[in-house]
Amino acid sequence: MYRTHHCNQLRKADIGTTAMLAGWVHVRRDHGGVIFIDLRDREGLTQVVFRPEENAEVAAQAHHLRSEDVIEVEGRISARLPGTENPKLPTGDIEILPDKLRVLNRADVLPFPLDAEVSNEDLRLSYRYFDLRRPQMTRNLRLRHRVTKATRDFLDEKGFVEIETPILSKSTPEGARDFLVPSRLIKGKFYALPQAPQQYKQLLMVGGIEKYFQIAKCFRDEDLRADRQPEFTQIDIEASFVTPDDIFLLVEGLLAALFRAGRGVEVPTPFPRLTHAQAMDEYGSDKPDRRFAMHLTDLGEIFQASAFKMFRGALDAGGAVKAINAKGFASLTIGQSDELTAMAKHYGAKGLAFIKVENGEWKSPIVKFFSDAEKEALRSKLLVEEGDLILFAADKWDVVCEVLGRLRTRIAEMQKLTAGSDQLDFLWVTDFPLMAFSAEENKWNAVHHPFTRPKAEDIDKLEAQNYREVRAEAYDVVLNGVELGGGSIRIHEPDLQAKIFAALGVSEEDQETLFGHLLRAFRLGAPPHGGIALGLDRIVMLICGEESIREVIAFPKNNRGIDLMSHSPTAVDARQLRDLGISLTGEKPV
RNA sequence: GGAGUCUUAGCUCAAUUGGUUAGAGCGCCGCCCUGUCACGGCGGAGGUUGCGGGUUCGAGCCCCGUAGACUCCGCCA
Repeated sequence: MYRTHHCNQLRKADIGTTAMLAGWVHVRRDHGGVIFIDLRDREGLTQVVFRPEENAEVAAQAHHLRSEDVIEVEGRISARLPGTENPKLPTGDIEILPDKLRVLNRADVLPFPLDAEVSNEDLRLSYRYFDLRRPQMTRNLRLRHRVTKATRDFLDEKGFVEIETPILSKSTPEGARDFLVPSRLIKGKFYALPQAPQQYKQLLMVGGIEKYFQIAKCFRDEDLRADRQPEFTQIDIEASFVTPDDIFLLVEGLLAALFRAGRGVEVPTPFPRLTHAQAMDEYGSDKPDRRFAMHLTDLGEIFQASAFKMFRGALDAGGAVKAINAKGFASLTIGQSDELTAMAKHYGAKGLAFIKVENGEWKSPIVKFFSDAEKEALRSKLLVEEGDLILFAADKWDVVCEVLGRLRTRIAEMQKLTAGSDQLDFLWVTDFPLMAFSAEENKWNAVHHPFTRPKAEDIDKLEAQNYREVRAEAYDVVLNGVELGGGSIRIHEPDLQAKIFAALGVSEEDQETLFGHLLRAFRLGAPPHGGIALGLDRIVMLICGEESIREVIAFPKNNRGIDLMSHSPTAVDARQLRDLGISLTGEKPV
């Protein structure tokens, strides 16, 4: 036995009893005579006092303790001397006076301090096992556990069954780049790690499971971001005989339960809904952050017959003129202005027209082209006031929305509009387009995935090959401008599925080799079904108030997919490659 | 693949316009210290300023290249 109590347990009532504690030396205060140690375990701190007159031998031993040594102490729980109680600690009324001290493990000089902010993430990841001792990391991981458990409890309660699906699965060309795993038994062939358990969960529906979920590890071999790791965890859900409303209700309840468990807040439900078209039109984003307004305002009516060629021309060509009003941002710096202009051009605008409202004056190179009526219309429509910055875009509708949407979020960052906010703005974005044309590949691709069901009222447009107009029974759930997850109602009819594959340019031969099992399953009594996948890492990140999912993953990889602690990936033994029938081309590993 | 920011002691940072021997706090080592809780006091060690080149009488600072980290774009059905 190492301990009888943890380090956040002993109180006044325990005075006079004996206890054993074990943990890490958090801080030592060695007065030459008396020595104080704050002993830490995951629950808290308890002060340990070594006094030479009580036990000279143990006190002598204690002089050699250093930060982060792991020790075990046994002794009497004593009241602190009157006036030396520490009200900052729950255990601040007592201390332990050990008559036994056992050093379980000594710590070398620490690579970095645990009680201070360390900005060198590289270093933290190299010593991740050490970094995890920081209270914030411990809190994040324990909170992640609460959220995961709440997921299981909630879905279990709703009758969902957790089922594991294969990690060694099959590569499909659609979607993200696969991680491949060579097969030894069948040389020259490869498994793929799942990008998502998509096909398996649909096949479970054909298998009559009706309500499935999984805390599923997913793998995508794409470039990393603050909120993207090559392996990540999804709360994967699928159900039979459901409509989108059934999924919305379930997920709203689930997310409310998770935020209750993780953050102790009540999330109002149901969540507001926006169609994809509305979201793009009003916010220029399919995952709008609505904690600030700055709506994209359509100015088509105002400039229909304008003398200003840039606006008039865009409208005559069937495009749009829109603007956002960045309230109080007329005072932006030259640098910020340059950045916004560069951004606008990067997303396809020819330039960035603006009006600064300063000292009652509209400062702008374009305002001289506006009639008085146009100015008045602008003022009332955009609620223009002193100090505002109005930014315009005139182009094709989708370019205008994209440009202003990007500017909108960047300006909000510059103005720190959401800094320190604890607001939780959940919403559904529905009616995504089913397909998007890829100019690069000169073909239509699935926006969500190829199993997504077109909306019934758009089937005729599908038949007419008017793909641009076809909307999907697909939906995303968004929180504060972050996509938490997305899903859809699936296709369960083999002929419709074949039609979609054809539209996506999947040959009949490929349909058979890649998806034959699914198409056959759809001929053996497949129930209508649909589901969703939620990014667990992102949910936990937002609950924790972190800005990177690396802060809520025990052993994450860095920007280049390297585990700095274990140094994976690594080269492998020539013999391992031979067993797999693999030979490397000339490129030397770094 | 591209863009931006950054890289000075173990950690967090400083170093005026390009100018003496690159500093501070924390940590580390030694000595002292019996009621602290960021304990305190005295002393000490610790630097190829990421690396390579260039400009200059002189470079941590300017220029070029390169490596790495992070953020973003592309990519992520």
